[in-house]
Amino acid sequence: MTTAEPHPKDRLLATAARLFYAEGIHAVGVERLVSEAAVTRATFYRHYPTKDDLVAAYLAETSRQIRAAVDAARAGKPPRQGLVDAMAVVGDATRGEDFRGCQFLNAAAEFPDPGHRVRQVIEDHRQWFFGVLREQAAALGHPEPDHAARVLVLLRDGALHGGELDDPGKVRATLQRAVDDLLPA
Amino acid sequence: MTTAEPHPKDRLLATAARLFYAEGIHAVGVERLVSEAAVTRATFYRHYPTKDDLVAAYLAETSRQIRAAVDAARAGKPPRQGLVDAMAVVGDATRGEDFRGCQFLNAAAEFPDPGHRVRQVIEDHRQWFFGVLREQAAALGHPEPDHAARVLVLLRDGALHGGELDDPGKVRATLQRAVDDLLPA
DNA sequence: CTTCAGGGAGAACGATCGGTCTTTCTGCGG
DNA sequence: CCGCAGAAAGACCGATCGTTCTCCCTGAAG
Repeated sequence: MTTAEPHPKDRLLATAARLFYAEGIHAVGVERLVSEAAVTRATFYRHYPTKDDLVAAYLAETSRQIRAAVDAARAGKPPRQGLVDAMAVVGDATRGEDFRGCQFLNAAAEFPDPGHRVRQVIEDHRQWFFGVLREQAAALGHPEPDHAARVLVLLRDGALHGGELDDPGKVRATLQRAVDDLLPA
Repeated sequence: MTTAEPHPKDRLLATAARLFYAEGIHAVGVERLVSEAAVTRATFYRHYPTKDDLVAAYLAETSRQIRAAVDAARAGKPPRQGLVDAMAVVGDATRGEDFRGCQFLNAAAEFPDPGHRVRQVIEDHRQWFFGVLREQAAALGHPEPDHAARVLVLLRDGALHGGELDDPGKVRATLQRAVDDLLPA
């Protein structure tokens, strides 16, 4: 399947996102990437010096999209609704046909070294999301925004994995209710 | 490092558990396994027809140990304390020096096919744990034991991943408090 | 004493890994 | 029209993948 992206670099990134997420990062070789992206090996290594660079780019792009979705979900809303809707973005992610858990948690499982570049992208994304939750919790007057944000992160991580391994519909409902119960009316 | 286990099969299993968990399953080759277990390739394949069989055995053994720990933690206790202590087993798991998240979630990230034998071991373990939580919740008179158990599973999954990627101490405290708040006094 | 299973040692299999290379072609700015 | 960057095509590198094989040795059962 040749992705519709015009530029080879974008085709590579789109193909990498699809294959890495669907099959795992170590499980997808360079040959698969270049053949499905309709790109040659030379072109691959011209844009991404190593495979790990492509992995980092894949996660960075994923983070960018999620930040946009979450920011759009909470923009211009009262704090409580903004937080609920931001968490709903997480729940909605489990709806997709090809949902296979959290890209960042899956990647972390394959990159054990905490100092690896890929892990830093993961760390960045998690800190950003935690910051969003704490900010929303503080804005709605939660007495302990830090604690609330940490619980919400636990629920997020759990929902994204349970959404793959358990019944996604139930996980979504459970997440929504847990978030609602956690916040003061 | 040659494991102390006497029988080759046990040495292989112990070595596999250590390496698979620490470095990821696809990242550890048969050569590493046999050399660190001080076993030959022939012996490897005599006991485990394929590498996937060893992976399944590793997760099955891990499940066995966790079941023993959780059952011990809740045995002969009043329902609420039993549930809290069962969940504390999860939190305590994050204490280890070499803690690297949940063996089952990590493995699921590397085995995308839901029909794979490895995924069935994972599914079994998750269903068992959910059953334990629901049973405890029902015993302590929770009005909706199913919902409570599902929330607890979310917290479990989140804690096991946050315990690796975030501050383990804070994750532990957050988990403990979230569990306490979830249950009726 | 004989038998034979189980383990040790290591060569070898085809396939694939991540990565480098040369050559040819195409399209666009000067 | 020229020049040149970027992409296509594909051979090629050493290393490692999971797996199979032969050969020899030991130790316990009959």
